[in-house]
Amino acid sequence: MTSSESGSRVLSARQQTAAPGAAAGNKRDAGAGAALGAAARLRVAVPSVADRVAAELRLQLAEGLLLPGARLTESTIAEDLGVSRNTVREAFAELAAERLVVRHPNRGVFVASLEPGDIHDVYAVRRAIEVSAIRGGGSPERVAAVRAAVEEGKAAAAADDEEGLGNANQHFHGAIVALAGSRRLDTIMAQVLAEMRLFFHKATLDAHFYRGWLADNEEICAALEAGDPGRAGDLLLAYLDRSEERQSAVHAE
Amino acid sequence: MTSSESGSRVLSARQQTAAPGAAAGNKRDAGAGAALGAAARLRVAVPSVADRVAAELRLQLAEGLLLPGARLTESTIAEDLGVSRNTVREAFAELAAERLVVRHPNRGVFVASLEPGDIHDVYAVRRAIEVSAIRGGGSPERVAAVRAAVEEGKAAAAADDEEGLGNANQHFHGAIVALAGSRRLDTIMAQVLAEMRLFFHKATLDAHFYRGWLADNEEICAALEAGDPGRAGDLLLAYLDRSEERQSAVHAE
DNA sequence: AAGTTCAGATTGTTCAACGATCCTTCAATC
DNA sequence: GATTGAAGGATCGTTGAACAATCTGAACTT
Repeated sequence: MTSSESGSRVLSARQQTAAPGAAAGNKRDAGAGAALGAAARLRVAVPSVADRVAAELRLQLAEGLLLPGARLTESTIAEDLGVSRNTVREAFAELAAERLVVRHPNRGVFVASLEPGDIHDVYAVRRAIEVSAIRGGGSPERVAAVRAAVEEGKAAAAADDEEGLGNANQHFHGAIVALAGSRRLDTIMAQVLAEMRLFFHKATLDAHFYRGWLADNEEICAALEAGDPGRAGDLLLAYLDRSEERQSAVHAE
Repeated sequence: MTSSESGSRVLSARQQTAAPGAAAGNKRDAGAGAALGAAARLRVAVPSVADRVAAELRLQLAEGLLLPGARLTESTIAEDLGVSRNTVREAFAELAAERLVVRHPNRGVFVASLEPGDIHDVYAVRRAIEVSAIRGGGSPERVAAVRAAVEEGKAAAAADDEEGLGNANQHFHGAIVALAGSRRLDTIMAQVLAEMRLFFHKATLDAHFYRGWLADNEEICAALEAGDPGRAGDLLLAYLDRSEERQSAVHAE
């Protein structure tokens, strides 16, 4: 079946950016070492097929359609998505670099599954990055982004939207890292959050714990707004310690 | 190109940099559908061809044979190394995930080159990770590893070995991050160090600056051994600030 | 000299194939 | 009956070739 019409047309739209008049007169990069702007690269960023495959798999991983330990067969995914095996393979390389899947030579790729030390490991990264970012303070608009995430969480709580609560919490911590204004820290944090989303997807925590998050976030944000990043950092550190303990307990059962 | 002789034996058994992940004693995979043997992970893994290609390129990048901005043509490398284009492509994906090369759609891959904000960005990551790790103290044997790196630097200084000095300094900072005992932090640090090695390879700093490093490292290590990680963290932070300033100045010219 | 067209080169993607490796099944042996 | 060992099948790793899409550079026109 050469996928005349495959049931799941996941890769549908070919997003062709026409880029009308915006083609700026870029200069020649004149050999090696020229700072050919990545800015220009960001404008015409057309995601390759492999990138779209990776994005699709990432989505399925985040939504819990693919559980940890599940096997991903190259040929199956290639057929399902209507792309070639080589392309799927490239997407796998991308996901493996993000630790979302692991490759077993000659056996295949599997959705990453949590090992005993991983919880502490992930929290070690979060402690390092988040606390460092929050202690540096941040511009008013970035603090405002943190505030926005807090309010998003409150709204989700009022609406009893459990998924919205989880998202809001991730936005909150993402906004904290964004305080530092570092692209690299942002991507590291995004990867860690993706890992956590994968691992703890169905680790349904009770509502009581969610309320705890909300109060913590509010207090941290308040300290930040009050111009006391040191205190905000201490609060955040305490929160992360508690959160790790909680997750360890939930996962140890 | 730099390869004068184009023998297909280029892929020799070089140093393999893969982190095998020595986590043992895992119990059962909670809720996973497929049985995922941990024993398979402990098996001696022969690096794939793509991994060897990536390792070879990484080596050439670290040694400065490939300068930032240089273009890497798929077909050329495939021929030089005696592998197929697809394999080279997979190696590129690996290196791109490590930020050592950048892909320009339909134009090719280029050795990553430093942009204005990148220096601050890299140092933001280092500040977060290194300071967090050193503030947590560390087991005696890990502190001993830091000490060993300090002594390695002294020995290189005594021998006027400039390259050895640089290596020792990287070992020193790597050992500091290793204090935290986190696999993820270690790999992040390794990537950052690889980036710096790439960017600042020919930024030959004068001997005076090297001496400054040595004194700093000694002082930081001493504070650590004296059981005062807080002070060690402050010293390290000050050092990183100075180092960033220095690198910015060198690169701004 | 400036703008347009066109051919060449390189990438992106697909396809088909082969050997290598692993898992499973099943028979043979002790 | 349990362990060993040999097919059998499935999947991966890698290759080589092919084609379309895109970019580059130079010739050509105005």
